[in-house]
Amino acid sequence: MLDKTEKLFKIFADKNRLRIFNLLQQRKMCVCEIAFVLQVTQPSISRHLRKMKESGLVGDEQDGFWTNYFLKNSSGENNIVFWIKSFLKGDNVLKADMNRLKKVDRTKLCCR
Amino acid sequence: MLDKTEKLFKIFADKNRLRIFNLLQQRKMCVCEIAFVLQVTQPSISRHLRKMKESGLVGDEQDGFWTNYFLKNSSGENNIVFWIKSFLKGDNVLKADMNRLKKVDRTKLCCR
DNA sequence: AATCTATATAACAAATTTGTTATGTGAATA
DNA sequence: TATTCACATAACAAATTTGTTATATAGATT
Repeated sequence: MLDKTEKLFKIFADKNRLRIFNLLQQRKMCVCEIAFVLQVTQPSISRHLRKMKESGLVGDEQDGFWTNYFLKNSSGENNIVFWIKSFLKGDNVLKADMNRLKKVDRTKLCCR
Repeated sequence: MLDKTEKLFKIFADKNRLRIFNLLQQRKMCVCEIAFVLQVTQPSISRHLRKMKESGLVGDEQDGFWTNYFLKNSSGENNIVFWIKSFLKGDNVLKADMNRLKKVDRTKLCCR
């Protein structure tokens, strides 16, 4: 439990992962959409997502060209997820992310 | 809030700080007691405690030779503190710490 | 005042983490 | 089947973190 708790906290102990966590609460997203919103390179997002997946926080599914990532309704960690949501409420960086999220069109991103 | 959340999670994203957090729920403790229980050097414990103090999680007070560290009843983070307690419940490392805690006598530790 | 003693801090090495660029891979399309 | 596209992974540098040993400091004690 000590190891598990440490790992779980490490997942959330990173600004960009918190931002990803925040985005995925709105809807499923593919890697390039997240990279666009966060203004970070795609490989960086990929690695964050892999960590989040390994920890059981997110899942992924194929969707044609894209891989959708989504939040999993984990059982034990539900409480903390709820807590984080309330704690992050009102943050300006996250607000800006949400605005950029609205403008995202995955068919027009990436290698185009 | 994003920065603050990241920092708070970093505090708990370390095994030894989780162990210290667990110990301080029992009672105030001085540095050398904690170092003894965790079997880690005193400077290492000192730095962990400084971080925990900077984050507002613990406070300290002078007590003769010793400096007592204690958990502060922080306002906003109360919920997460409660959550962590329940999540760590039953861990074996922490149990062993508790046993060692019982045997600690600060007047017989350190430079003797 | 001189000396202890618990703790803080400095200095350093090892390990971990994060971002980047470059490149591989596998599914979808033409 | 050849190509394209989103994503994964490798390789690397920079930054951060953690533990250690050595040393400084400040409050007690003599």
